[in-house]
Formats: sequence, structure tokens, C-alpha cells
Amino acid sequence: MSTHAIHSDALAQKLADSGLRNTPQRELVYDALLKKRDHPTADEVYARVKTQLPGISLATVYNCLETLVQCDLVRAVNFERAPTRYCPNLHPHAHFHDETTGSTHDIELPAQLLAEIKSVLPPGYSAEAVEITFRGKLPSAG
Amino acid sequence: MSTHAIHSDALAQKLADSGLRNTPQRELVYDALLKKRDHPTADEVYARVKTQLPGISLATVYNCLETLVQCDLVRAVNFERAPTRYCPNLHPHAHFHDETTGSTHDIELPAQLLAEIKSVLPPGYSAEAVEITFRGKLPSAG
DNA sequence: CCGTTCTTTGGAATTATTCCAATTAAAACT
DNA sequence: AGTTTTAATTGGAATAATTCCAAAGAACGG
Repeated sequence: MSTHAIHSDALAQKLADSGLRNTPQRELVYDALLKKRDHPTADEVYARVKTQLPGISLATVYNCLETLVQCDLVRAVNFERAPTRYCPNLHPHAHFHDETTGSTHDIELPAQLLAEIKSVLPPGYSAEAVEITFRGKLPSAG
Repeated sequence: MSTHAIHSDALAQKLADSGLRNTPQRELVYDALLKKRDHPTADEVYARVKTQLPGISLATVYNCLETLVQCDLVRAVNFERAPTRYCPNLHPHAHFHDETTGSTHDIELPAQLLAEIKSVLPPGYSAEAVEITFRGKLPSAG
């Protein structure tokens, strides 16, 4: 077994489900997201992956990230005009964006609350996704 | 009285509160947002305002929008990488982004639900703002 | 008025992302 | 194994939204 490819089985499975191929690039990008859970930007992922596969291109990183999002292995998150950030936590959760440090933290969302939130939609509206983002200051920073 | 400047009094007040000046550009930009409540992009605002003030620049529109956001007269909303959209509805509300048409609708949020949402934050976290965005399909489009 | 401050302007610069055409790699078929 | 087809990667160019900057203009305070 290799040092990377932490979850290559799950990845391979999901890719297969979508009729897509498993590639070293996709494994490395996914592993990078799993290894450091700091909601990195595409550029940051690119930098991390390049240490292991120097020849990889930024375009490929974007491609891989898009693929992972399509396969439901990763969610895309973004704040204002800042670069889109990527997060492999698939449990329903909100994000807290700390304005002093710029860092992002997952906030667990009780299923019941999520249901309540969805219930405010007028009849007939169907939401495939809800994105909830808090912005504010972290306790330690105050 | 002029044909534009629908709410120039409120605007002038808020600007004064922030120690800023009232200008024709700011009035026109604000009026454009109030006149057509379709969450326009900066470019769209620019196009609308130019019909009344052909010499206005895009940079000024961006400046004015930022000013209006700072004065709590307007909120900025954005979806994925799409251009930021602007909305003069200051009541706590969510947004529904219709993926078939690309249009955006306000969804009223009961105050109690908003309180419940904020209560999921771990102790000490303080959120200045919560942004809730639904994405999905509208009934008529299905 | 006269200096100061705020605002606008146009254009250049930046940043994130997507597009494209060419190459490479993998899978399917024989 | 060899060939065809299909998918993926690559680098560079293109796009799109936004910000930056320096100069010009307008308003305000003494």
C-alpha cells in the first residue's frame, strides 16, 4: 500500500459509481483535502499536491475538485469574493468564518433544525441544497 | 422634487450617520436597487444607472455599492463564483436561487427560527451575520 | 477664498476561474 | 498484443469580476 491514498477505496467506489476513472491526480487531491481540514482554496490544494506530484497543473486541480464535488465527496464553500474553499465533511453542517483570522470552522447542524429551515420555503419550492454561513469573531480573538 | 431619489431622505440620513456625503451617484445607485428588486449585479446596476447618468464609471458603482453596504442600506449576496448580487431588503431573510432561470427570490425567515439557528454556535462564538442560501428549482419550472 | 477631505473617474492590475487544443493514459475490442 | 475509442491531463491563453491607483473634481470648514 502507498503512503497516500488514505481513502482510495471510497474514492474509487464513488468514481466508479459516476462512470469516472480513478487517477493519481484525483487521489492526491482528495487526500490533500482529507489530510488537512482547513477548507483550502484551489491554489492551496495545488501547492500541497505539487510536493508529491510536481508536474500536476492548476487546471487539473480545478478539474479534480470539480469531479470530487460531482461525486459527492467534497463540498464547495465560498465567502464573498474570496476564492472558493473545499471541504470533505459531508455531514449537514454550517460554516463559521472567522473574520479576524480568515479561518473556517464546521458547525454541526442538528437534523431537526435543518428540517425546520427547509420548511420555511413556500409550497412547491424544492431546495437541493442549503448553505448556511456565519461570519463573526472567535472567542479567543476577542 | 426630482424624478429619482425615491428614498433620498433615508439615504441622506444613513450617510450622515456614517460621516459620508450624499452624492448623485449614490442616490442613483440606491434608487436603482429599490426600483427593480431583482438582486442585480454591479454590472447590471451600472447599466441601469448609466441611462440617467451616462458619465458614471463602473468603479464608482462598485464604490457606491460598498458604501451602501457599509451604511446598512443594502446587503451583498453571492452564489458560487457568480458575480455578487445586491439586495436592499434588510429584513432578516434567506435567498432562494433558482437554478433553471438563475433568478433570486427572498424567503422570509421567522425571527424565532433565526434565533434557533444562531443557537447552534458553540459558546463564545458570536456571529455578526448569517447567510442562508437555498439552491434548487422553482415550482413553475418543474 | 484656501486648504483639506471626500468622491469620482478611467485605466491598469489582480485574481480566480474556465476554455482550448494537443498530448498522454487508460479501457474496450479483436 | 495491437488498434480504436474514450477519458484525463497539461500549459497557456482567455475571461470575468473586482480592486487599485493616481489625477481631477466637488464640497466643506475655517
